[in-house]
Amino acid sequence: MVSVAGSGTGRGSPAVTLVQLPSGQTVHVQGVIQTPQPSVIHSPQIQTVQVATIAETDESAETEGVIDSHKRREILSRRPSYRKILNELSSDVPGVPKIEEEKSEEEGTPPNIATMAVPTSIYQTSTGQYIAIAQGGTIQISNPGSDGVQGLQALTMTNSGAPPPGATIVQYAAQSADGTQQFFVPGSQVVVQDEETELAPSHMAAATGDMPTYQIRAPTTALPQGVVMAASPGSLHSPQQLAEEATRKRELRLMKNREAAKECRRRKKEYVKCLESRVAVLEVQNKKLIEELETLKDICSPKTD
DNA sequence: TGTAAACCCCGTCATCGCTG
DNA sequence: CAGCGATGACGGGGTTTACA
Repeated sequence: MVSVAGSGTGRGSPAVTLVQLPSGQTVHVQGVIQTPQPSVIHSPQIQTVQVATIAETDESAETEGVIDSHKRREILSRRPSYRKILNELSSDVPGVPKIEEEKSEEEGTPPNIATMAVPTSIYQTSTGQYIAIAQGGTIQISNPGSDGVQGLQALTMTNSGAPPPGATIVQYAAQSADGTQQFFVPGSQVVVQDEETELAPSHMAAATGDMPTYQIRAPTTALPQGVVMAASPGSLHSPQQLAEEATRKRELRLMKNREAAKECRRRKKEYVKCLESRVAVLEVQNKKLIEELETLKDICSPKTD
């Protein structure tokens, strides 16, 4: 349950109350009486509206398949997004934090990367390390297991400008035959994970602890297994190339959706946390209002003993 | 200690809604 | 209207927990 500590209630001035949530989280509650607030629990009415709108606009919805689709939609119709709900909440209540439209670097993302320049791409290697490629070609490699900036390495590529036509595009890391990890970056270069740290070239940041080191090389021979390289659209002719392009697009879409799902779940957790905090706050408010009501009752109708 | 249930996390698919 | 991001749903795999 929720425990309340340090509640110094004074009439007229808003008192700060610490609310201890079941999860151990502490919430600061300021003031008892606030303006009426919308319920944090959204009824499923919105879903009905959505379905009705769809049914109205679709005039050719007579076939069974479409009807089935509508039924399914009715079942699966979704609530408004967490971000919208939370932002609506936060616009009404100053205490509720907003989920930012762009990156909110609170949790879920690699902590090491969050402190650096905003990367344009973040990739995760098969060993769980993160590689962020920022604007201007800076490569940041971080180990999620290490904390702080200890696990962070920054690399700067010398010729990291716009890739030439038909150049390679980063797809994902892969394990090469010799056990090292390779990472392809724009400009037909390869970031290769060394097995021995002493082999790190001078243009790389020094490896710390047991962090692996990486080299930027020109791609040598054949691509490692599993790496799909992008070709310029104009060079696609054969069905095999078309198939490869389709596969590449699919891999890219899956990768993006994977990241989107992670981010979505992070936001959902944040949203649930926010709702829990709000419940705790409202419970405290409710309790205080009841107490206040009892006090007023006592004042207005004193007992005659 | 084995096992089933509950729970959590993740990847993928389908779909919606927005935007250029 | 195509492309893309967001998100609900689903299923698989790992972990935890209660119980015989």
